[in-house]
Amino acid sequence: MKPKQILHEIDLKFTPCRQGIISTIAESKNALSENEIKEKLDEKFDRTTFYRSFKTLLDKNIIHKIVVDNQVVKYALDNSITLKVHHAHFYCYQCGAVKCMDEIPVTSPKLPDGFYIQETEVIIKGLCDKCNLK
Amino acid sequence: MKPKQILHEIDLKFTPCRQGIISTIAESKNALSENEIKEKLDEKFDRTTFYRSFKTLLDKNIIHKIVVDNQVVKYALDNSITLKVHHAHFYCYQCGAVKCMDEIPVTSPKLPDGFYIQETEVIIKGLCDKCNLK
DNA sequence: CAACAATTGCAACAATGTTGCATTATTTTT
DNA sequence: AAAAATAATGCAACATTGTTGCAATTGTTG
Repeated sequence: MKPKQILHEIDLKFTPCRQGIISTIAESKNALSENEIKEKLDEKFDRTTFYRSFKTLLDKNIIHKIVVDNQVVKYALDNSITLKVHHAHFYCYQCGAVKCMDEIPVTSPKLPDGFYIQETEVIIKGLCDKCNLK
Repeated sequence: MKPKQILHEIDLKFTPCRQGIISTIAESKNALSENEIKEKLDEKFDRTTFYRSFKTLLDKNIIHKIVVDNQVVKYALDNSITLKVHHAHFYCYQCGAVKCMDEIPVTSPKLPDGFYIQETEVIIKGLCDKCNLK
């Protein structure tokens, strides 16, 4: 689905920043940071605009946010898989790439009585295929 | 083991900030943030001092750091369990508590060929027993 | 207790998160 | 097709965490 359609369906205005974010992320294999997206866009946007665009798209479940440790914040498109089941994320220590591991479903373990689980997040850290084989 | 012994064993000076961090964390059931620790200490320390103390203690594997999303950074003591196997962390959306789930061992899933796994992090989010039963 | 090495506090700066407000752009209505 | 309604943008400002350099201070050892 194209950015314009996506935005229309969820009652959001079709603005250049949103459009840029969606199409940049859609084209990328890995999750991207604000700066990585910024670099790939021709048009310049204020930091606040990015911030609010991300927030809106997150709220509407168009994208999801992955935070590794802190200071590493990346965004990826949601899709039928990521919406249905939680999935793991991989973080490469060397190149900093963050990849959604759609093929790895995440199941929540049993917790002690009384705990209510809403979400389970799995972040696998190490070396990605490219960095590992160098 | 007492803070002084711990610090001695790893060739660190016995300073009030390190001592305070270790004993505050040791007394707490949950992982604590810098501010939570700060509040519980009588003596005041500069932010930089906390920062460097945490760093040193992290390096020496006395404590470990848990980051939930961002902006939520907590510290917990390492112990024989946490050092041997990775363990899951629980984050309560309501009270913000972070708890080490020592009883839940974390195993890394199989990744595609070429990926090298160094660490697997599991964060379970929801309501803790106290908040859930209210 | 003197001497050395390590730690501390301060100043300064970077990155991300966050809000209010006036301006501008998109969408809807006439 | 232009005006009105609605929402997004850019800017300024500030909070929090992370980070480094440097001079002053403290802990440790002989």
